[in-house]
Amino acid sequence: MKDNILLKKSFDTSNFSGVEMKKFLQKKIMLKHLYIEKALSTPEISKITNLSAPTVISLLNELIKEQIVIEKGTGNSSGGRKPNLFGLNAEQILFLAIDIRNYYTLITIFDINNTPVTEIRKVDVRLVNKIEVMDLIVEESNKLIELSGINKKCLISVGVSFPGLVDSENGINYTYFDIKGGIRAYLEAKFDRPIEIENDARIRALGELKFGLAKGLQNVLVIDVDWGIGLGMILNGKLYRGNSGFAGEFSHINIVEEGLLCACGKRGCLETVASAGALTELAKEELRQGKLSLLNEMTGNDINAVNSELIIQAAIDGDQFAIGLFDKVGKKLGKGIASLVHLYNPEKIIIGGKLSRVNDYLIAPIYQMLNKFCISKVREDVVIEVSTLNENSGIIGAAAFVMESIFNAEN
Amino acid sequence: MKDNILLKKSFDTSNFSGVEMKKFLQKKIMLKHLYIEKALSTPEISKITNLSAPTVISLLNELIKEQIVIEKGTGNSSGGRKPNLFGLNAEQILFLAIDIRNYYTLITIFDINNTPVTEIRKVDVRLVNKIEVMDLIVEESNKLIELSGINKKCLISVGVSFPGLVDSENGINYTYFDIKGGIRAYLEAKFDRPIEIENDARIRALGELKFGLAKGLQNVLVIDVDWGIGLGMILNGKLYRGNSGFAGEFSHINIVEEGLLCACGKRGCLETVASAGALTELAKEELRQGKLSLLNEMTGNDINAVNSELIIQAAIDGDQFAIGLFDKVGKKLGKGIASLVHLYNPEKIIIGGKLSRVNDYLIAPIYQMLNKFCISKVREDVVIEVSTLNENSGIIGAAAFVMESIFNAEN
DNA sequence: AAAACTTTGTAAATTTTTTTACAAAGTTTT
DNA sequence: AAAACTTTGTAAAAAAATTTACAAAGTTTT
Repeated sequence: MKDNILLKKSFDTSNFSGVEMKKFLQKKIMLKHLYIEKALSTPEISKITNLSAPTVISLLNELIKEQIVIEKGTGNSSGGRKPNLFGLNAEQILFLAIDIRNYYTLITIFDINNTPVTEIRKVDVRLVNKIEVMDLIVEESNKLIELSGINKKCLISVGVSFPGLVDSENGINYTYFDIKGGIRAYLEAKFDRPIEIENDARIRALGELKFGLAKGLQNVLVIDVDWGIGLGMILNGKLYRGNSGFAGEFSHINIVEEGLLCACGKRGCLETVASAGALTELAKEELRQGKLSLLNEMTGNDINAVNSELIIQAAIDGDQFAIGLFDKVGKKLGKGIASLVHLYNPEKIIIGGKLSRVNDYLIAPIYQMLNKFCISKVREDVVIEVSTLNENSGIIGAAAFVMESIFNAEN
Repeated sequence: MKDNILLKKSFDTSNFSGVEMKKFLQKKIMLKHLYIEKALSTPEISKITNLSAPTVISLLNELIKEQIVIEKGTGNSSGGRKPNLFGLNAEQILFLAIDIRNYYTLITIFDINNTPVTEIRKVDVRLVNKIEVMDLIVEESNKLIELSGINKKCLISVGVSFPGLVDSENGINYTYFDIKGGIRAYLEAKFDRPIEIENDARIRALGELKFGLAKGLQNVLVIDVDWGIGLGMILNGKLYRGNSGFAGEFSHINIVEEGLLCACGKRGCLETVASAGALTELAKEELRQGKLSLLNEMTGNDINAVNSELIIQAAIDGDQFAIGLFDKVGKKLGKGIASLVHLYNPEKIIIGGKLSRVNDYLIAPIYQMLNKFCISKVREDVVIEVSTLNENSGIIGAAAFVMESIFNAEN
């Protein structure tokens, strides 16, 4: 597997001759399309690449000899001989995907078709800013690799998703594990593999783009409403990172003049009025004022036991008080989203995260605010949907991210 | 000039053979780089295109025969024979650029190097939503073409910049001239040429990207503070339009809860507190309250005669009252910009438009607000500068836009 | 079910492109 | 100022890619 054309770091093109470079680039393009389309026929590749059928076949034969491409049976024809299909050799090219979340971490191994080839390992570890946490995750990853029985040489890259201000290009997470040389270099040494790191909100946006409700779309905002509010952006069909990879800090834009103190140190951030934390605080406050709710029964009248999980459950069970809370939080969020709609003119906004589980109770007030605050022409352009990707969106996205970085590499 | 390779609309590639298509694409890439770099040597083109020197020379000779490329003398060498340089044949490829503004319209003809080949014609026409306005502009454009004495066949396209909700792709301005079939089709019939239309804020952003302070940068916001607040965005090195070309409606995001009524029909838009209009209203209000200012002398104590031009002049002349007004308006604007910095993580923000003429009096309060409301890591990433492009940024941008649409065309 | 039409696959001929080799035109070093 | 080195430009040889022609394998029509 060494000298695998997909391994950009170990693949040196600097002393390639003209023809070699040309072939290399042609193969890269072919592999990219084989990745996207899963299986393609010779004539299809010929059309995509503007190469003649004999050239395509000779390149494919080389890739088959290199064990990167395999035959995938025959496809359908609209009146003529059925074509042979070719695709990537899934078993030979594997990725480790790690999704580090606040209260647990998910680890699994994907093949090149983004199909998991092992169980999804859940590690119960609280995310705190200590390198020991990362060491534990590496250890658990290695255990998974051992258990899986895969050929280690086939594992060609690792993708990591975590919260924080992540500079993906330079491999630094400024919020967690901000060690000298950057966390990516640290992990590359530990795993002896190229590593790709990215912020969790952007990873989820990429997951939606590749496998979720944003598939095939160009301009989509993916908003994750949990303890914070994450924003991942697909603009012009590509993930948007900003200059240093800090774009999408929707959670900390100022919404309330001289408002509550936020975890970030500033006052009146959106997060203080429209997140799981804000929802819980609002619930406690109103319950203390004597409002009636299913929550009273659920907690045995212990107001301090109220948490976002319980509020979500109460709303789903039809509790008017809980639904009212979502209305209030949704309206605050909706006002913020109205600004996003004006700035980005997106075709779709996907809402994910814990709070989105109540579905329409959150979406309806958002729509109300869009109607109130948006220019109608721009408002009419956008659809709001609740993410259909489940808990695993993070690791799916992390794997997609590794693939992206391999197939979109200029090199 | 018919069948000019650059004329995407009249150039039909549908029945090209494999080689013809290949050559066509290779030529397009070469022309694109010749446009960007102005002049290139054979070895340089060879490196860029991954084609061998003999191939490059043979393609260049074909383009020279087609009168699209010309020799441009010899370049320098770092120790060896001096290369022949090649470039686009500027005289043969001309564009009409039209910048429609609220109180006047600018028209000129550019060559392919974005150098004007005629005077810049100023037409005093107030922009109102009547097609007669556009007819007048077309008439004036034709006069300019006649007077210039250029070969009409060399004029291959027209670029139009105007305010409004512009869907560039479909050729519609929903705010002005929203006639059946779209204003682009209307103009294409009138001029008998392919037309490109775009919103003025985005045109200016493109102007900054190609010829201004955003040159070579990837993520830049261009904010124009005039009667409204225009926002043009360069994201990932490309102009961002949004789904239907409505992105950048910064002017109408809600800033003040139940604030003043805006021209758009909504309340509390940014425009109502941070624009030339807001500045003037604020000045009048405070003067009525008896505040002292140079403006009293300038207007002979006629408060109703106060306008933004006078306030700008007073500030430049050192009037503390006027400077104070810019501080207030700048802070409102700065708070809005702080949100943009969080969302986009840009490397530069360029402020243009009338109000930017006071330079630091507007920029300083913006910086203050960024320091107050931004996460420091994101704040440190961004520089705010005042545009150096003069009044002509609109037509320069319009010409650049036409070039962009030609050289970035997939076709 | 045979005939007519489509599409894919492949070998040979043709064309295009690259490579090689070397001459031409400079620059730098000694 | 000559020698040594670099880079560009070009013709001929070699290699690669496309085109052409046709066989193979289907589908649709009659």
